Amino acid sequence: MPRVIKHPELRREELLNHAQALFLTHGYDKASLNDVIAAAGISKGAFYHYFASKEALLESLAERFARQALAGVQDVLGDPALDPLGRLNALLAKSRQAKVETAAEAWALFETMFRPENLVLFHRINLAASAAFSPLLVEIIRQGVADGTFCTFDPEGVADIVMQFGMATHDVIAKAFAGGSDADMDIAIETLERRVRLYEIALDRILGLPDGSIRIGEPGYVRAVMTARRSNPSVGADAPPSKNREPGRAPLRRP
Amino acid sequence: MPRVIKHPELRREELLNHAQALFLTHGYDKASLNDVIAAAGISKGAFYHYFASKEALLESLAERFARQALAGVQDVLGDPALDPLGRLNALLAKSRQAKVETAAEAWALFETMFRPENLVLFHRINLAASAAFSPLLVEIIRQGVADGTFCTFDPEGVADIVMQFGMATHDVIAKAFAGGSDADMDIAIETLERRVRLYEIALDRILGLPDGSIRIGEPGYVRAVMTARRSNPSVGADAPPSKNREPGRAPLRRP
DNA sequence: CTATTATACCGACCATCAGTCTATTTCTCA
DNA sequence: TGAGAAATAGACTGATGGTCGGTATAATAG
Repeated sequence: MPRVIKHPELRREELLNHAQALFLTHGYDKASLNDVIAAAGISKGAFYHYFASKEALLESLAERFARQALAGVQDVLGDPALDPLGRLNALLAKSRQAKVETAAEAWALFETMFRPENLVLFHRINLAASAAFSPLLVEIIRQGVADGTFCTFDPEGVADIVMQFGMATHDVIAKAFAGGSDADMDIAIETLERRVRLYEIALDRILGLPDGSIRIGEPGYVRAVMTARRSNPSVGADAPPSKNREPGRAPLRRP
Repeated sequence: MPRVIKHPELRREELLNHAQALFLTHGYDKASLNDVIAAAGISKGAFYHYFASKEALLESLAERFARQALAGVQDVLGDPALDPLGRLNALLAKSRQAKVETAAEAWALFETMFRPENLVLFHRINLAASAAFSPLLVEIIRQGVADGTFCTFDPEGVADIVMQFGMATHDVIAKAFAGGSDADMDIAIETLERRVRLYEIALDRILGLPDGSIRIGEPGYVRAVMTARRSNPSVGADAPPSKNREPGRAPLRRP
């Protein structure tokens, strides 16, 4: 095959992009290394020149996700006009927004990320995101406690709960997706909206605020995003990446 | 090899036991099917006579976990002498206790379950446990809301939060274990105790109860369990299950 | 401009893994 | 006793993640 040499950073970025697409659409386990290198148009040797393992590729991907998410949020912390509650709300809104928009295709993200086979991928991304966001959250909560806005004895713990709430949407949606029908989808959206409202009030109370102080996202936000994407069937209709035989299918044997 | 025929239920149970041990000590992914059947002393054919796939084995294992956990908790719901708060506390205490005692070796559970490679296993067990416990939780919370003890608009959501809190210990411990030293261990225990206190108060507030109403476990419980096990080094010193070469180690090639 | 070295890349090869298949032994019960 | 069903064995398969010796290109030195 023709040997194409590219700038290492570009190659690396390309690899990450193709890996991201494949991992999202088919899951970390099901997308094989061969699929990734085929998509990127390089050899095995080249891949292992850039990443020590498939696992390392996943790790780098998660880090990049976290980095991107963090980048879109930095300004919030620096704004001196905001009080702790304002900062917290701004951070939550941004993070919620970023969660949907980080992937180019919001619908693809929803349809593929929240499937059992993406547990590992999702967990890694959230771990990285958590590591990136937690310090910000803790700082904000600390400020709030200091000036009397919030009331809790464990800012780190509360920050973790906030991250948990963010991650929990995964299981809520995954459970609903298990059904598959449009009706199930509707229920999933309804449940998610309701759950977000609950998380808001739960956070209010955990932080000792009056109900309604925390605002993660406006009502109807999830539905708006998902129904908008729903009508665009451009994603998810692609071919399977590898010749994986389905479990249960027998390969032909010698005659 | 000698052909030993056992009662199917016994065989199945044995398979589950060996699989449980291997999955716990080495992780679902790293423990291969060959390891499992070697430990159980049967052939591939025999294994696939009992389980459709490795995945199905994991599923059965998770179901057994959930069944066992549920069994130790059934009496709580039937006790008419308890009010909703009493029931909730009893359920939480039982579940916390069960979480430690289900596995024969508590220390092994802690040391091995809370490692990255056990994410899948852990998630499956918790999914099954959640499916089993959630209805009970929802029912208790509903009762509490009905008689005015609790105050929330989304019993299912609160039940999910309770389960989340239970699962969250995983990441708390896993993060601390990443360090590895005894000092890290101490910090992990401290953090976990603190986190449990936070969860108690968080639940109080989410349910509209005065602080201190919810009691998941007595202070010092985690430390007591873990330090007791600490002095018994009988676990975890076993040989690797397969001849997995470490990543990075080169196998000898043709000369 | 040539020699040398570092870097990017190739692709055949390997061990291992989950899963399949055929064959054989044992159990069941008519 | 004999036939069919259940249980077990183990060789085999395609795919997978990973390794290795080698090659082509870029960068640098002489």
